[in-house]
Amino acid sequence: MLPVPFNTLPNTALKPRKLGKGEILFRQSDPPSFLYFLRSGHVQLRRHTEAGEAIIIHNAHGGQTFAEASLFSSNYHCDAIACEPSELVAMNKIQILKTMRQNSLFAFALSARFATEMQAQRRKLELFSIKSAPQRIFAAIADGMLTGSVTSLAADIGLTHEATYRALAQLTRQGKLVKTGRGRYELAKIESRTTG
Amino acid sequence: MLPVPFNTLPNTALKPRKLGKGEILFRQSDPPSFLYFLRSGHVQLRRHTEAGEAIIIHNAHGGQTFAEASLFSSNYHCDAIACEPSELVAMNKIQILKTMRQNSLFAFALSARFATEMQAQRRKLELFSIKSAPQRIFAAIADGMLTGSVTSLAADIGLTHEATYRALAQLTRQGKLVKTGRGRYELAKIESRTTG
DNA sequence: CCAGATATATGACTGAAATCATATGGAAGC
DNA sequence: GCTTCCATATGATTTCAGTCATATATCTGG
Repeated sequence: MLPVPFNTLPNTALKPRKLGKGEILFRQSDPPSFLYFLRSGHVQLRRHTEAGEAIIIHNAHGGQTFAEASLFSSNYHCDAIACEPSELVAMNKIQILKTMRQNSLFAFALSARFATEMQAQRRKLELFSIKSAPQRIFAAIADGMLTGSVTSLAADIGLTHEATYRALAQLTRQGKLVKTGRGRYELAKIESRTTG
Repeated sequence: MLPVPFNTLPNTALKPRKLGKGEILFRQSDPPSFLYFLRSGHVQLRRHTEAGEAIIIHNAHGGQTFAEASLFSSNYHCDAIACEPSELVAMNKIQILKTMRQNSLFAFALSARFATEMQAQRRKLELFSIKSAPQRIFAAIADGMLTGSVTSLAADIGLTHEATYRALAQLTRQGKLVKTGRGRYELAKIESRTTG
């Protein structure tokens, strides 16, 4: 199912797509007709410098939407390439704009979605600006980001899994985290101070 | 002047505020009545763990808006504290919501603002996920982020100014950038390959 | 049940950015 | 014009995350 409020769009506005590894979803020069929900896989948004160097704008993963700004723009600002086999839903821009005009609740919910996303991204950006691995991991766990595996957390917060495991061990020794199981850590409720 | 579309709000929706260093703008427990435009200064949004550790959610600087998500929420999710003397404009949440309902152009422009902001943040997040200083700086310059001083760029992209100057020198030696003046660098138009 | 794959965990070593230090060029204020 | 302050720039040292290696635990599929 699509995330709110896209789940209320008529089926005529939606078009499923499948991409193989390396396939191009759209190019910078294409007129932007769709925004996308990525069911599964990995799509990369890229720009290129005049000298031909690729600049990665965004990495979209399963469950995420992307190219939202194309709603309000007459150009895509980047190319979109599937880095893995990917399943998507293309959502028609014109029909979304029409729905926004006709259905103020939809427009409202879309704004809410954008605002919430902005907030989450600001938090994540602040997380990435923490240089120290232990501090970054502590903040990530405080943000409730350790839901799956430690490995996936590590990838999510821009650290190697080795650095992550080490920092988790250190934070546990320091009493800032408690290890509740293999690969499971929680915030310590009461700050304890131990060297280590 | 306020950024689009807040500049179209009636004056009754706006309330200027000044905060001294360390003053609290709002607390997590406060009902969210305003979103804010920060004219100048530095406001930090923070949460606290049960053990009392502060988690920085966002650093707002001059020219930015923050607490947008409060429009759609019944709670602030963090405390807001001025880290420097700051001038703000508090924008009334109720009146903004009312304007959104009554003026679809305003609602549309607000969505557009949010979507653009999301896009910019995703780009910046991708920038921060580049570990190598030279590569990060190259991407930042390709994104047109070197408008002011090198020092402010360095702070903006999460590197020390020393690392930034060194990387700029290296990229220039490699022919990927051209130095157009003291503290001024641009992308080289044609990729040249030199060791260094 | 067994084999292979993946996640967890940690040790050793390396490399790159942070830190600390120093020097110079410009801009701003007196 | 002179002083002060900040940005630019680079050298020396340290620190810490990355990389490479190894071992074990758990999960998955045949």
